[in-house]
Amino acid sequence: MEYTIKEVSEKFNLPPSTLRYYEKEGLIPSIQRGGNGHRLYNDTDLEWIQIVCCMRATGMSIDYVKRYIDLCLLGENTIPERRKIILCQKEIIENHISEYKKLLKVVNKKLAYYDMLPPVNESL
Amino acid sequence: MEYTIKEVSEKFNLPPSTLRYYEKEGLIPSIQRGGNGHRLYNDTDLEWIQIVCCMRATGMSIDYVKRYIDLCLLGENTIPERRKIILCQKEIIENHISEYKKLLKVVNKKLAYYDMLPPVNESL
DNA sequence: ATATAATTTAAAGTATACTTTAAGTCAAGT
DNA sequence: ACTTGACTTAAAGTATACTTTAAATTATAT
Repeated sequence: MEYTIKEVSEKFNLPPSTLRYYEKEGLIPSIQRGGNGHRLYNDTDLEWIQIVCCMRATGMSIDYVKRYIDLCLLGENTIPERRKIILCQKEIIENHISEYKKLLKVVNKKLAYYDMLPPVNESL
Repeated sequence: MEYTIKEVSEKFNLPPSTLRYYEKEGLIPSIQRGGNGHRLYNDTDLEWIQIVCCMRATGMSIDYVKRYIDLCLLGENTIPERRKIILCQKEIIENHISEYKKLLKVVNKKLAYYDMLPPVNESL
């Protein structure tokens, strides 16, 4: 299957400008073009984009995502290093989760406090 | 107790410039000054900073934190609105957590894939 | 055929959140 | 007395990640 930039844009909820930007920055390999010069994304491209989105969603910087992508393009020898990056990313996600759980406690405490207060007479 | 900007900076792991910036933006109420014009933070100030840090850590924008702080300064009547903000913040945190859990699955899958591969002969 | 919509590029612009700089004041140590 | 270090300010600078613009080409619909 092949997809236009707009279709991909809608699929990943990313504006076309961002897709072009990611490609320019080397986060997505160079996309094939139709006879008209328009980009034509294939299913492999979509998988790349999926990975990039996942990494970005964990807060990985563009530069760091690029480093990972570059390793992928360098072949099998880089697998141990790639594994390290993913392991490190896993830790980051786990830390995020435990940090957010802490924040949830703070927020719940705050809510409990507000709920404890007598209702405010809004008309006064 | 009173604290210098450096002490507060170390306590919250925020550079002094950021503390001044937060104050300038109205995220922290105006801090008292010693006879020399230097800031002197008290325990109430530290509590504010704690709340600001918590909100920032959940990804709340400076502007949005300011809105909450402003409501606090407006008195009791704003409690229902403040409660709404905190409730909304709670949802955001919960969404973050479930999003991160999804990402964790993706990462674990990736790791399982790497672990399945035969070890790379690094010398070749 | 012609208007509208989608794509292309490179380059400039924007938003957010700080950080750095420069120039000055103030207090403490030698 | 003088240097060092901590603090002050306003203003400019920086980093990151896009987004917008402008000018051109191509595709689609009437």
